[in-house]
Amino acid sequence: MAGGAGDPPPGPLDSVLRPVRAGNGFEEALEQVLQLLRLGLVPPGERLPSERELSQHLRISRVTLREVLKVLQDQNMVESRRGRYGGTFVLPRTAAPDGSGELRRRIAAVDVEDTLRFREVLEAGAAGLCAEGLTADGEERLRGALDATQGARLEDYRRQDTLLHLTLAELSGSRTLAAQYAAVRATLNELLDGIPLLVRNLEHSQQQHAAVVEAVLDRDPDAAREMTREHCGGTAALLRGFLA
Amino acid sequence: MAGGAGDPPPGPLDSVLRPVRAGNGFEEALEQVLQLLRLGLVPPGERLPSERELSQHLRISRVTLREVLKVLQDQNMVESRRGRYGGTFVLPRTAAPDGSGELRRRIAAVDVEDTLRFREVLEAGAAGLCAEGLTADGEERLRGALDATQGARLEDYRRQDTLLHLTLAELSGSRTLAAQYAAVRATLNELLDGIPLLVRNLEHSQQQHAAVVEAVLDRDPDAAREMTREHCGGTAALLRGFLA
DNA sequence: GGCATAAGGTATGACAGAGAACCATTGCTT
DNA sequence: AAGCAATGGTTCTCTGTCATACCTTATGCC
Repeated sequence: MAGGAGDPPPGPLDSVLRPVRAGNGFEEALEQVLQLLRLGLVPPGERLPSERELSQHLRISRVTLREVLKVLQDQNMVESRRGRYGGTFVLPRTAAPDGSGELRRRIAAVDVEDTLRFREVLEAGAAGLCAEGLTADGEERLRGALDATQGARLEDYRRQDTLLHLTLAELSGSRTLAAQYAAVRATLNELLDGIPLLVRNLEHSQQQHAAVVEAVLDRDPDAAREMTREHCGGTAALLRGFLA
Repeated sequence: MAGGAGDPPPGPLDSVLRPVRAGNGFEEALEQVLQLLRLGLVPPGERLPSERELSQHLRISRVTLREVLKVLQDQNMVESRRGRYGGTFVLPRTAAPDGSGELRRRIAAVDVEDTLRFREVLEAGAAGLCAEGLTADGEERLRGALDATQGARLEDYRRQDTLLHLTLAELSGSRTLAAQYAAVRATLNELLDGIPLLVRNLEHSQQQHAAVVEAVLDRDPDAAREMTREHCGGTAALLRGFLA
């Protein structure tokens, strides 16, 4: 009878036995460069790191990286200029980026519920950790990021918002957490691009941002987590409403 | 003046620009199969999925997978038997697995603080999510997993403990969360293997397990998160003490 | 004007890994 | 006893990726 565990447990195994490399290998690189753009870490008009730098960071050959950039050029998302002080520059978002349908299909494949839940967990956890052990340097960065969102114009709001949350994730003291948050946030931004940006929600968001940062600065982990969960809940409700 | 953002922000970029493929590619596969063993998803004496199945799940060629298994055979961690009803079988842990030093060096490379923090965040988040939306089926699985830890003998405790937590992660409703937890838990188990298993801690652990499960079954997310954080804190303190 | 420099653009050879086919061994079934 | 089926063991070829070197273009500096 083999202890009643004859058949391999179907559930838990799948958590581990996920594909080692999601796709062509070059697709993974594409994913990461797309994150760079979606997170707004390199804003429109700015230059990406040089091909040689990028390929080193991503640990792929320059040839493969160029394949990736080629795709983005074809999508009119970046532009390459030669010569000294040239480089690969981020173009402003075109009105209809769903032209090719290539990136459109990706969204459909996203498990929205998974994304929203995972995001809330990471974000609340990060806020809690920040509130527990924030350095003086961290305080300053946090305040700076919050101020930037307060002063942001409408078209730059998403970007500043992202940067604020990314800052919190980094200050959590867990590199893994920060990296995972970056990934999930990129997905989230992609989803958010599909729904309107309402000024009312934006103002509400801003109040919540202030409350979260205040709780962190007060070194109150419970409040920080609670505020963050509320904040995430708002976004989640909005998205569920529009995508349902 | 370029908006004062002339130099690429050094912090946030690193969250995204991490290497696309960590190592030889076959190393990633080795990592995952090791997870299978460290998590106790396939207990000693049991059979791993066949080479053909495993390679498909991991999306690597069978040849590469066999390289991985070869390493594990050399480490006396698994044993292969040919013929029908043959396969690759997990061997009981040998007393001194640190003989080669190969796996020993990996531990030194682990960022313990990162692991502990990330673990707490995921675990508390998972417990909270479970408490919010648990199905009848989930209740049953959870109770089953808890019972298994209660009745476990000392040498099987780590395994049952892992399975309980893994069950919670899966019931969170976020596949990504479950996968990430599996990864971090494998690292944690590796660390835990380096310190003694104290009966006193074990009993304490059991009480906390019961409390967490009770909170989840009561649909009390706050209590579930709080209990879980306490539970994780205990392990963390223990590890920090022994490894400091 | 000419040169140095930093960036993108191109070409080539070596190798790791994928995929498929086939062999060898074992135990159950007939 | 014979055959079948499922598994590990082996070998082959072919594609994708890497590493490297070199070419081309644009800008600043002398």
